[in-house]
Amino acid sequence: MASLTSGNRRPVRLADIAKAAGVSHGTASNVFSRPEIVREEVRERVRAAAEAMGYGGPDPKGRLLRAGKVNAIGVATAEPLSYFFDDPFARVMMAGISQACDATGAGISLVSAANNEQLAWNIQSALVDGFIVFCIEGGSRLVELARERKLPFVALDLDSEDGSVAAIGVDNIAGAGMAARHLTDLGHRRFAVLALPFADDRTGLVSAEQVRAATYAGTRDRLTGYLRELSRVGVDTSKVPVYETANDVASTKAGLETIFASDAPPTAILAMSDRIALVALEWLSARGLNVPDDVSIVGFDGVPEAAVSEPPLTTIAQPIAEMGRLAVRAILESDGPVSRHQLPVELIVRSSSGPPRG
Amino acid sequence: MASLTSGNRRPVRLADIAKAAGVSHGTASNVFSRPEIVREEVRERVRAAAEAMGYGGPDPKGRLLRAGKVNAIGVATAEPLSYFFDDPFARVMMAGISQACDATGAGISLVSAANNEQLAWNIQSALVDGFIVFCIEGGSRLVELARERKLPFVALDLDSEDGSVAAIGVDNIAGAGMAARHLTDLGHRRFAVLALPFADDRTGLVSAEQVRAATYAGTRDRLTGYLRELSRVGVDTSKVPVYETANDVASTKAGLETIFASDAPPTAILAMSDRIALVALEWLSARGLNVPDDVSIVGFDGVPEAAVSEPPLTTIAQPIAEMGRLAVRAILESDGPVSRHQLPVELIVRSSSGPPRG
DNA sequence: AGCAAAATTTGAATCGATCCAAACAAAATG
DNA sequence: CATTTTGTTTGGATCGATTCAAATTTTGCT
Repeated sequence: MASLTSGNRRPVRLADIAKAAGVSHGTASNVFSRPEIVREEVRERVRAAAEAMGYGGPDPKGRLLRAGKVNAIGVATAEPLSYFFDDPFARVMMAGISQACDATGAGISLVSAANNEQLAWNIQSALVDGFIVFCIEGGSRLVELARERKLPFVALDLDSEDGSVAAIGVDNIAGAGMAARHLTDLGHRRFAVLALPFADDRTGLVSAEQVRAATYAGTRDRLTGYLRELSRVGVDTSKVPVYETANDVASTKAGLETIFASDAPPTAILAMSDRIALVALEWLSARGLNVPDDVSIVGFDGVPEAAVSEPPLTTIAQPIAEMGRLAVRAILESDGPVSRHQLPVELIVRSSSGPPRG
Repeated sequence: MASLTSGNRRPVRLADIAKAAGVSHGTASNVFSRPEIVREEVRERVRAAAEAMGYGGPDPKGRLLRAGKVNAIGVATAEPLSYFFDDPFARVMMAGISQACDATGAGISLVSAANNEQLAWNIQSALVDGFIVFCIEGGSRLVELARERKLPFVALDLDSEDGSVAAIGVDNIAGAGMAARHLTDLGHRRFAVLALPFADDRTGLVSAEQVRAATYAGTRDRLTGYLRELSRVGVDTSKVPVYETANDVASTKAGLETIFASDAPPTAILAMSDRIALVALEWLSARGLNVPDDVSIVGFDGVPEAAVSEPPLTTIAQPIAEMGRLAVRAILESDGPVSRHQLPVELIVRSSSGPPRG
């Protein structure tokens, strides 16, 4: 039926319908972008030609080059793409980002990749006006890549010393301090820390040197916050086991095995993420240990899942969605000097923490 | 410091560094895209110039026009952007889409909008190689918009009669039949249906005419599947209340109020989505009705949440992630004739369904 | 050195639009 | 009728790259 113009495999261009309608390409362009300035008769003629030739409207590829602005922001991470839809923290963050994008009519491009080369290429070739970078793991490399694009970008949850990158984060030291303080107030004196990565691709008990050499300043800050508070009440922090996890199930369980192999197991666990804490909750219950009677546990992040776990998790809540919103605004209104926001956190006491037995 | 070349507001182009390095732009281009074919000495000279002038690498905007392919697929919906991260069904679907995109190195662009004009524009100007369209609500308009772009696109979960659009869906009639059959087998004879939208922006009890005039064929098919099975065991289907919800909390609760205001309330509810069923579960429990003893309920979709609800939900599971993967493949390998896939569904019996009391 | 083969480099053409100053036409005004 | 004014249309320039045939330089070989 519609094969009048078919056979010609090449897609129709604006110039084609201009010729068909007997007008200049300038006029043809106007028919689509500012129809009100072209005479009705001509307008209809051009539209009819477009219809007849199966023209799908001005190709944004062409428009883009001229316009310069893509009207989309890229959200990048070193995790696979599904991270955005699976991870609770990421999802709340994305909800905030979505909101801000919706409000301004900007689109979202998800940028990510399994392997490193692909990631570099994806970032280099992403059609976006700026990047929001998720600095969970492989953060430093991501930031480097994003910086090379010379586009505005904001690092999320990064506590980089590098003042030249815009970043939005929370006061990790204060937050961690609040978590520790909550537990010491309850009377705990035997602790263990389940940490986020200090550096890439490593898990296990960490030494003081390794902490000092941490790639991830955020992890180090949380630890600092914990230990500072613990030593305030006289705990020998050199005896507190700090197990570095990869923020996943396997390494967290391994950490718990290690920690509870001790003669004097902790009565309280400081987990640097809710994800870790949630895994710990499950592991402890499977082990027959009661939370909070045998072991108290405090998470970090404040993801929705923490509110409905068994038992509900005491945690340090970050204003995750707000951070997302702020990030979008920082990109879109990227004008002034590099902006570095530090947002407040909040201790949310639920049922995973209580006084130690006896 | 780095202000040697600053002051010049205009971004650096490839041509600029070509001139600075004293080579043609052809050679400059090769330095970035096929470095192996340019003499080392020249290559370094160009790279140095790029570095010095703060060049961020070839702008994808330019490359795109020449290359033609964006290497990204657009996922469109008429809901706000946050839908992709909030809705359980969407999330599982996106996980499937992500997987397939990761495997081929394609990116994902989220296309959506609050209001209709914005949506049209967003679809018209999306930089993508094809669309995956979520036909939840406002589906017909979305499909129309996508079709106008003349790009490959696949409609998800759409049971359109229109054979000209590629679609991936499930056998709604068979699935609904399985749900109804499960309940009739348990002995139920008094039913109510909590339906998805038959048309846009309407909720309430629906009449037979309204069903016949349904915009959404999928909804109609599910109802057909339900009723066909019910009449098979002698239920007077004209007496079965069918309440059209907007697949949200408010309209579902309104539907339940209506249904349970009856003298002879149903002993079994057929819900066209797990989301509806989950809301119903909560409503019934708040009402003091026991599920499944007082009321049985069967959902549709098979979202992860349905497995952990209280009680766990009996449902008709769709291969959601698989549908997402299939959709991506259909876009990327869009060659042959319009493909229409119909995937099988599966009855998953959990604890929300049981024999009626007495 | 002389010549063919191989390795580099060049520069024009192209991708698909938008923009804008100038040209032109039609209508309004003196 | 000449002159503005207003409304349309035109075509060249531009956005920022890639590509490729042709030109040029280098290298290899006798």
